[in-house]
Amino acid sequence: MVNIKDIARRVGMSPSTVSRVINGKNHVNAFKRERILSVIEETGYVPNNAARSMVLKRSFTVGIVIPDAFNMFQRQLFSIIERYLDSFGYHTVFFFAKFDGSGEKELLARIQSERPDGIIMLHEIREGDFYSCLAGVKLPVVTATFYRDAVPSIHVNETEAAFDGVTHLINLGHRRISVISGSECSFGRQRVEGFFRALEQAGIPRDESQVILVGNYTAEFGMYGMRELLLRNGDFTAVFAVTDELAIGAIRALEDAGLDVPGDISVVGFDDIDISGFLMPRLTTIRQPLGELGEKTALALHRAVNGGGAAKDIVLPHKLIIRESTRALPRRRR
Amino acid sequence: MVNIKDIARRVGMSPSTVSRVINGKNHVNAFKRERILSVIEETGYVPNNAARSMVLKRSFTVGIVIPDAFNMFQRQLFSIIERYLDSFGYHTVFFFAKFDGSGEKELLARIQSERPDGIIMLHEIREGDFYSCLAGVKLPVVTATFYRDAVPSIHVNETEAAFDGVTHLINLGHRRISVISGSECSFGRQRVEGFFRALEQAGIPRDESQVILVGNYTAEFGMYGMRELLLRNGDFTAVFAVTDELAIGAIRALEDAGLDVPGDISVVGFDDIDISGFLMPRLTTIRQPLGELGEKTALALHRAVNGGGAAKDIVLPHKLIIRESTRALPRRRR
DNA sequence: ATGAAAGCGCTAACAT
DNA sequence: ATGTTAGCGCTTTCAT
Repeated sequence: MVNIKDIARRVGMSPSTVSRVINGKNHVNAFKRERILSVIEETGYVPNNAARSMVLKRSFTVGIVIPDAFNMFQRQLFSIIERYLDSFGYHTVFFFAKFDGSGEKELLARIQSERPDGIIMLHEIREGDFYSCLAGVKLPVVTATFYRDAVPSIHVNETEAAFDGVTHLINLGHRRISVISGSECSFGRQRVEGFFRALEQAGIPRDESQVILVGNYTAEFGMYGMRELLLRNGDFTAVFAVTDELAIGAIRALEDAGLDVPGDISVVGFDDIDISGFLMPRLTTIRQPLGELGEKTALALHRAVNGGGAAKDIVLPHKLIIRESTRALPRRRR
Repeated sequence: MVNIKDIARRVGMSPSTVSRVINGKNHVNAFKRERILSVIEETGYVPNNAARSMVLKRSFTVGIVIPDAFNMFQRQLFSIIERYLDSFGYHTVFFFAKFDGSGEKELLARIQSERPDGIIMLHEIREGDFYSCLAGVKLPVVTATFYRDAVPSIHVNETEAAFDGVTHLINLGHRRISVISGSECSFGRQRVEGFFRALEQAGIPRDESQVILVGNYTAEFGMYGMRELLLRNGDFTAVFAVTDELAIGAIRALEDAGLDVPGDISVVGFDDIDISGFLMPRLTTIRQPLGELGEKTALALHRAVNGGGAAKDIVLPHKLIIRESTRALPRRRR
């Protein structure tokens, strides 16, 4: 591949001069600049990022840590983040983290050897070691979709959001409400917390048998969770599935059991993934402000990379989207 | 950050020796090796990839070209590809391509400046320039999910797969069948082609008014497509949606119009994305062999990078998955 | 305004 | 078995 020396030789100037025009520096004869530009064009020269980043000590790359089994919401989110990052001149490289939390050591090594300018965490890693190690090598970190002490975090108030979803159910007359969640991520725990707060506020007694914790947040596990709930024979009239995908699976299990949603059981999800509004029934859910989440995250990282401002916790507004999967409970069933 | 010289100094040896143990070379005293390893461990030294790739002229990175608005099937696929690539020692970096095909020039520049060892195309780019440019810089390319002349391609036979899906409908007694597809990608065109072949084989006359081409392959556009079809008032009894997401939207529009699936209209999708088996109704669809597709793709790239074998076209078997969204047409409606 | 030279962190001959 | 040296492609002083 053609390099900067080749260009220099072809135009009969020094590499420094070529470098200057590539980087848009001043102090170079307009005439020569034109000449260099045209040779670059005709040879198809493209700077070697590895070489450049070595001297600059900047890679213009940001790493995104994301679970290997990322869900649709995360998928949508990172597309948006990528777009903003791109507009700031960064490339994006993925660092997949095992959902079960193993392999953190390797993850850390991979990150360090790649030397991104910053890290966006879309996957929660609990070990404080992870963050302190990153801090130790002066790698700015931003977390999105969850809160982490001492680093900029962009997220909704999960607990309040869940509270709103469950309160909607309560306002509809439901009193016997179940919840299906995963246990792995803190958003799951926080949403369950919000669930309990809503019950409490309504004076509904806490009943641990109404919470089902499953292995992950997919439709498949939503189905398993609901089957389990059905087996327990608890006579709930509504379910809060902590994720839209969980909700999809839960509805499936309900209908398999001959129960209609929302006729017999109301279901509310969380995230408002892009197909939620097209499902049968259309899902009532809590929307996270995807666009804003992505924008703020990319911006926070950009600032952090440029030594900018204080690490701030940014809480974005959620929104309850009422669609067809929830319905007022008839008086006689209350 | 600590570098190889630091390590060398601390153990009182030369950088070469340190380099040798890092790279697992022989010809180094077992005793010294231990010493070096322990210092590496305690300092948390991690090699700098940029520096290493500069001298090795290998980045141990593979680029994945994927549409910025990638669908669920592509999302699932690349997770699998990434896993295999990782096991071969590669990192994965994304190169998002605009769905509308703009910005190819920039894409090419980004790829070249990043200098991956190879490229996997999950997004079809039509311009021959793109491939010849990559070939010009000796960058191995593999395409997955679509065929491209002269490069290894791993994909199903889209036309035959679509043929099978539509034939299933025909075997169920349907004669008036519509198709919803996007026009952008060749898989869309090929699936429509398979649709027509199935009709032809069954002696059903070709009717162009039964094909709807929409802007992309999402549920949203599937809904629009179906509305359009309904407006035309064609009295079809079955629909082939060229993508599961398109099918989701189509079913939505059908039900909104008071039509039941599969009671009134049968629907078959394509891809078998992970939620298809949980939807209401569970989707009849054509499954692409995701795991094999991912494995073969990663392997083909790995081989191509290592100067290996002939560029081959690999066609993988698809499979018709019959679920609930299709049903035999009652005799009286034929 | 331009060029020469040093150096980023690493590996691979080439010596020894 | 180990150290010395050169060099990967680039940017940036420092001269001029």
